[in-house]
Amino acid sequence: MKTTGWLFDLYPLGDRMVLWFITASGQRLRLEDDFPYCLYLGGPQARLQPLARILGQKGWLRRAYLSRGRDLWTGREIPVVALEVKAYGFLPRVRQWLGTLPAEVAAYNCDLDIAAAYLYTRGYWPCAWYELQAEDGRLLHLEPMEDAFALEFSVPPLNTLFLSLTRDRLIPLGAGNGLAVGWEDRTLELEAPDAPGLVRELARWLKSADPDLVLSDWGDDAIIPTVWRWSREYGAPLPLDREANPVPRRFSRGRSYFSYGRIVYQGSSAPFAGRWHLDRRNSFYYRESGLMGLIQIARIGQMPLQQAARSSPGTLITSMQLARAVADGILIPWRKAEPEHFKTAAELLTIDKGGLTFMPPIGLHTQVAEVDFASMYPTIMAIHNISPETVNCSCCLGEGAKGGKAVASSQWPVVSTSLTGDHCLPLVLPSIPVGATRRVAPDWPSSCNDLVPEAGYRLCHRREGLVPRTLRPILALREQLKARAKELPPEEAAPYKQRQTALKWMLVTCFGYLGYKNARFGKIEAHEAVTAYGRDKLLCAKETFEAAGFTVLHGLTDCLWVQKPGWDCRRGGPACPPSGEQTQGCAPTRGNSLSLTATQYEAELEDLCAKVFRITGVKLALEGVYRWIYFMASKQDPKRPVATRYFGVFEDGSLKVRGLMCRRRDTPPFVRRAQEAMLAKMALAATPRELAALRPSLEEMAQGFRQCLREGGINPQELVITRVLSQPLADYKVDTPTALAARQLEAAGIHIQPGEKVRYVHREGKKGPKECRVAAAPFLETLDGYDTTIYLELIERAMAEVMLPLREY
DNA sequence: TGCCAGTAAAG
DNA sequence: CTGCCTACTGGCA
Repeated sequence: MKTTGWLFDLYPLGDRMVLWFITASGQRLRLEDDFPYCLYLGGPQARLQPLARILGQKGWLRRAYLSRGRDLWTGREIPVVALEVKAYGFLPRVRQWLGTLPAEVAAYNCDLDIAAAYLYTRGYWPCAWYELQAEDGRLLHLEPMEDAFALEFSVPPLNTLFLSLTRDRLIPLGAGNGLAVGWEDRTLELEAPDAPGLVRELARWLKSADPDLVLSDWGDDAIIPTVWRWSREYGAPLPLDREANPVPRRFSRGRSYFSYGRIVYQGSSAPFAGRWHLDRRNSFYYRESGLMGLIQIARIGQMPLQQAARSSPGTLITSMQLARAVADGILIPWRKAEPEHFKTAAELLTIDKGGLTFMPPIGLHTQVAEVDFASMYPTIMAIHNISPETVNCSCCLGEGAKGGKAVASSQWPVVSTSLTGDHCLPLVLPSIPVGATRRVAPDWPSSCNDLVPEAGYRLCHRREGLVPRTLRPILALREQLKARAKELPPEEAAPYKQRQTALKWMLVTCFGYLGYKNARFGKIEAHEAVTAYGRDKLLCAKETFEAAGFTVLHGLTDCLWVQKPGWDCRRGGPACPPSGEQTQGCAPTRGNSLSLTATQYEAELEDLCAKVFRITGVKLALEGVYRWIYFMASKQDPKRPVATRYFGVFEDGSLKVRGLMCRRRDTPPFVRRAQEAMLAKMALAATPRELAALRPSLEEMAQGFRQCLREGGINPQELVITRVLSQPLADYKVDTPTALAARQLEAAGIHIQPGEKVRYVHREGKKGPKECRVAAAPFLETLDGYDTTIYLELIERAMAEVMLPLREY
């Protein structure tokens, strides 16, 4: 049988993979494909043969044979023994045994996810169209009809069943909470007298609808584990899977883990076999980028979609790197091999600095433009060939600087950290086959490309690293998606935006992962190299703008706020407000710059952006010109500016707000909306004078909000504060509202894990008994009132923040 | 007033 | 796939 099909779902079963296709004619097709899991052993030849024999005798192997693979760190081909495991069920035992091997024997490719390993080695990816050939339910041949990184792709229509709870997810199903299903624009609560009845009702829906996609809210953590337990307890069959054979279903507990210095909670997962279950509330990527974003990352990450949905960006980018490695014949180390090189305290001070910041002048400013580097860190990794194995690589050792010190040699001069001159053109490495030895062309301006600024690390010029090879196609596709979204009308642009957003998160995380001690493809020196180049490039941008007569007001990692006094903003009013604090940014205009029009201003900015791009190799884009922008002072020391709190209005009337209360997730909705309403009003002002003129009406608005709070009668939901439990409840030393609320839930039998959200309303003053201070959601129905004082304080603070620019005129 | 614990933002 | 750095608040000595 020959047909075309869309690879929908796949999972391991016994010793083979099961693949589900949706064919062009709409058929749901289940096929099996024989796939032995293969891992490798490297080390002294004499050791390997006997080891393979021992494994063979244990009956865990299908076969073992000599092979070759490439070492990640050296790029050299090495001999290995390939071991094909008889059935997937033996893998845990094999891994355990491998862990007992002496250090001279290295195990490779032994901890990959089975479905992912299948996709990597076969060169397939999910959610794509294939020409396929099959017989008796066995896959004979599969030929992709499109590219994984294609700009356009099509998705067959998916039968979708919605599943949700009728009340708060913390209320257990069956104990006051109901189950609702949605199908074809209708939603109804399932009526059943008892648990087995509910299971039968749900089973009936699954059977009759036979959905491809079950889209749920809290399905992973709350709904599916419960209904599945009932199904087993009462012997009521529940066809969650399309797979007819028994599929192991274990509901792992959710995990709490750290990411970017903050704790996050990933709930347990409940995937189905042969159809998709997506829990919207338990999927980072669904939340951030919707179904199209998910499909995008499943494709390029070569990971089954249900897994991709529940993965962190870190897992996804790692999967892409693994796929790249397998495609390039690189052996995947089991545990991270390279320790961080020793650094002196002085070196740490100069190197490990992160992003560069220029502090803004406090107060209101006009004629300010913001320029941002696009995907700065990933682009740096791509164009400078930064990868764990390319920083201070052994293959180029002796050709330049040594071991992290900028040692000058006749061949590789140390360059100044300033990039303003034209001595350093950006260089995009040609795609070098990994491992291929390639001599550097003599005309490469290699000095700055191979020596990391400040740190002086060497970068490989023989091999293109795994990370750049992985990033390059993502960067290219994201660029295309962004461009496509821009040229389309909004309603058609949405899928491209979603896909673009999904890629953004992979790119961002890729940088973070370079710095993680335990990341498989991490190396702290590579991380430092990226930030060092980043500082260099931001500095270059600053100097370029200053050389053109601009003042740089503010800078943050990859953004710059610049100003050229004198542009007449054609709305009257002085070019800049007369305020003592700001004379630095608003020096008296000299010469003829008053004749500058807005268009000329933008054109000049674009010109300079293009120039910075030519020098640095990273695209600098004009984010916009502000009608006005306000940089906030520290609350602790009003004379000191803070880098991350500002707000302003662009020429097109749109707002940009950072760091204010309305941006915080622990601000109650009522306060957030109040502040947003004030800001929306302020966005109408084109000049500081107009802004000042808004004062009476803004005061009136603020008064209205206060009044509203005093009168009471606000929906408690509007006053809910959402916070993340930062540690196990028992570890709390202070009775913060968060801890008090979590304890109330604990008392009601609801256990909150670190990283999970806690929601509460302030109920009684801070001095009252601790048990009464807050009321935890979802138990707000009985709430008799709220602490007016606390909420008035919050609203006061929110109002004060946005009223600051009015005091300037 | 200074210090600590707890929490969150922007990049 | 596992602990940036800085700002801010609230409570306590």
